[in-house]
Amino acid sequence: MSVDKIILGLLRRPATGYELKAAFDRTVRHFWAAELSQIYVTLRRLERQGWLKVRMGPSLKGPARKIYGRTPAGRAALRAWLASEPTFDDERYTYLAQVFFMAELSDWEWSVRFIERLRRKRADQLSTFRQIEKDRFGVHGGSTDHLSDEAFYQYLTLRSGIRTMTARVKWCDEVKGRIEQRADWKRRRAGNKRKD
Amino acid sequence: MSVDKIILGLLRRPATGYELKAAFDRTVRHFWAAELSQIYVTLRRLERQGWLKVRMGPSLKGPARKIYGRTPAGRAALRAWLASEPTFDDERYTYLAQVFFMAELSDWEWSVRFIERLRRKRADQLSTFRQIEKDRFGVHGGSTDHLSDEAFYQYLTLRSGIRTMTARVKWCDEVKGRIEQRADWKRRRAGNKRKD
DNA sequence: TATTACATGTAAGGGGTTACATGATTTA
DNA sequence: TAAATCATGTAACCCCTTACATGTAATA
Repeated sequence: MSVDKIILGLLRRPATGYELKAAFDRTVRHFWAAELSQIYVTLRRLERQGWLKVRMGPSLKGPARKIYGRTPAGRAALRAWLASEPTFDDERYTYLAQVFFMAELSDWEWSVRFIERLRRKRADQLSTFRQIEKDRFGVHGGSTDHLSDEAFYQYLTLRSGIRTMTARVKWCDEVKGRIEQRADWKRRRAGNKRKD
Repeated sequence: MSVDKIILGLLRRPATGYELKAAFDRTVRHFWAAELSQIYVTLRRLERQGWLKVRMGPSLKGPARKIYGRTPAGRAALRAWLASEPTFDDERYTYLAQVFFMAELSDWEWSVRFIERLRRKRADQLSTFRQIEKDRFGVHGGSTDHLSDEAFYQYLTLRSGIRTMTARVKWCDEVKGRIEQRADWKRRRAGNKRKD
């Protein structure tokens, strides 16, 4: 259960569930999303399991805050996970399934528009990543000497996002070209046939 | 529910659940996996829903085969989905979470070994994809004129796999370089401090 | 005055996996 | 004789999302 380990990882300093949600969105969201409800449920489970301990704290508005911190057992579990083999999840891409069966529509114009929307989305995500690279990590030329070890590893995962997103944008360009070329070719062939 | 649409898409010609499992593994697995148990449950649901119809068929070994085919309503549902906006799922990568928190171990050697294993896995997947490009699609130089429209779109999704996998292998190389460089730099700095 | 931010939770349900049950035929 | 292939299914469970419930304080 990776969400367990991510929560343990984020709790290098104690925090509340609410704060953890913000941390998810600020830091790991590009490869792992979590909803508040899931975070609260997981925190209680990890506490019962002995990986987290709670202490109550006051809040300015709303109910009392439950501040969670790692226990030694929690830290050990995190370290064991980090020292274990890299884990691969199987990936699911709905839009690729749509492309896969797109011949069913026999509509080249729609295919092109579909890819254009895909490209717009991916290009947006890419520019968000590039912005984070500058703003949060202050990396422009490529040097990472100014980063702490923590920030260094975090930056590496952002580089993954940047590289795969770049590949996806290029894929959209390749695919758009291929579809347009094929549509053209089909149209010309249809025209020739009419002349025969 | 994308698995519904993928099953509808694969059922251009009627097939049994067992055959569909093989089709998943042969064709869409690189972006969508499904287990037999899930396929059987889904087929029954789609039938009750009126998107599929069944007829029984004999089998050489084992129980009678249930051969599923699309109804007009099923075909319409598939086409409506293909004509709708591209759908994006949020992605989860456990191994990136491991990298993200890797500083916790302060062990540069392990980090390098971790990335090497990642790279091996990704390089394997990439070469599998390249093999399929040659074997199933017969694409060597890049031309796709010999493919049917169906095969053409299927090929495009494989191109996505090839491009993102290539990006991931390159990311591994970048990361390995960065880690080694940083480890070196830290070691030298530690050495200098001892001399001071 | 309405919305947003803070703060914690429960409940229902969707989508998926793993394990189990059954059983015939072919192949090693 | 054991394992793989063909063939269909059920049940338990896991992970996660959406919707709901509750309530205060600051802000627009």
